[in-house]
Amino acid sequence: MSSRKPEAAPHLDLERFLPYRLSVLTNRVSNAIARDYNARFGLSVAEWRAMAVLGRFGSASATDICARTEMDKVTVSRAAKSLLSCKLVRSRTDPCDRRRTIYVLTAAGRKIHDRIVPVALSHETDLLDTLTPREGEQLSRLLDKLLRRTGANTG
Amino acid sequence: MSSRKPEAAPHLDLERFLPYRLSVLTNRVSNAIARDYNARFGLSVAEWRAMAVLGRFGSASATDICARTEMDKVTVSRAAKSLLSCKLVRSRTDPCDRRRTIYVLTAAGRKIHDRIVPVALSHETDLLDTLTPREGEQLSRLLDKLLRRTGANTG
DNA sequence: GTAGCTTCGTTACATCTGCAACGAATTCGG
DNA sequence: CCGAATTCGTTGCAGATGTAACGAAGCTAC
Repeated sequence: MSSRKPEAAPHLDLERFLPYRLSVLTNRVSNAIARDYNARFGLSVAEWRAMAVLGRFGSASATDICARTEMDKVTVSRAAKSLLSCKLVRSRTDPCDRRRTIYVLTAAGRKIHDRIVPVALSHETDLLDTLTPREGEQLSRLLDKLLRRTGANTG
Repeated sequence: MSSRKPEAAPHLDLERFLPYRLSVLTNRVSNAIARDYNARFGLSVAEWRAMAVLGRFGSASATDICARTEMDKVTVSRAAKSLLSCKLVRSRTDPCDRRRTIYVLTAAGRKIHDRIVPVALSHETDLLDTLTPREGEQLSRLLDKLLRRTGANTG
């Protein structure tokens, strides 16, 4: 009998394929959230993420926001531009390093921020409501593990 | 003492936020895979997904491919166009319903398909190698549960 | 049969996204 | 100090993606 096993039964069921399912799930969740933020606050996800960082840390440079959000610097730059034009954030040049721009929420920005946070959390809750508490913890743990592994990029 | 609890400590830690982590993980995985397919085979993920459906089911209309891949009909249309121009698929009008176009892999398409499948599976394996077998099953189960819940869209 | 609605797939347009190149500012080496 | 290399953030360009509008074909109901 041949000892040569065929390299692979060249068969792949998309519906069972993990990266595919991950992608579909994320698209559904992200789109739903993006539409909601946009409809309620006129914000993109990138803009909201930048605001979340500022809400959390008070102030941050564009580079800081990149690091905290894993967004591209171009994306951050454009989000910041848009937030400035809505007057939700204010910026000043970092006196210590004049290449840097430091962003802060304006009062209006803080207000919007505080209104979005519960909305964001409710989206998370929607997701978790599908699962038992135990499953929710599992999901969180698995995500952390996979994120740690996929490191900065490439996976 | 006030019995009025503030509606929410308006605080959100992006790094712990589930939809965010999901999004980051999926972007990493999808980008890595997209680059790989593109570098090795010159294919986009959309093109590959369409080929996967054809590889699995033999033939399919654009609408079928939409349903099987959850991709927009525009995306499918463009992927098909590109695959036609590479001669990886062939098309004919469905004689039973002349609005429909039926696609099939060409011999060349089948060959590429059979070469990609193991590559795709190895990406899945990379992901699973981070986890114990038990965790892999948990992940799969959680994804299914969440996908079922998020239904067609909106989450 | 034919008017009217629906479905299939394409194209036009707008948006988002990332890479590459750039000017400005800083840091490093001598 | 002064030139080279690096970092910060912007802009230009190309690719991907979705919505809206469309022509073509089919189906429904009279």
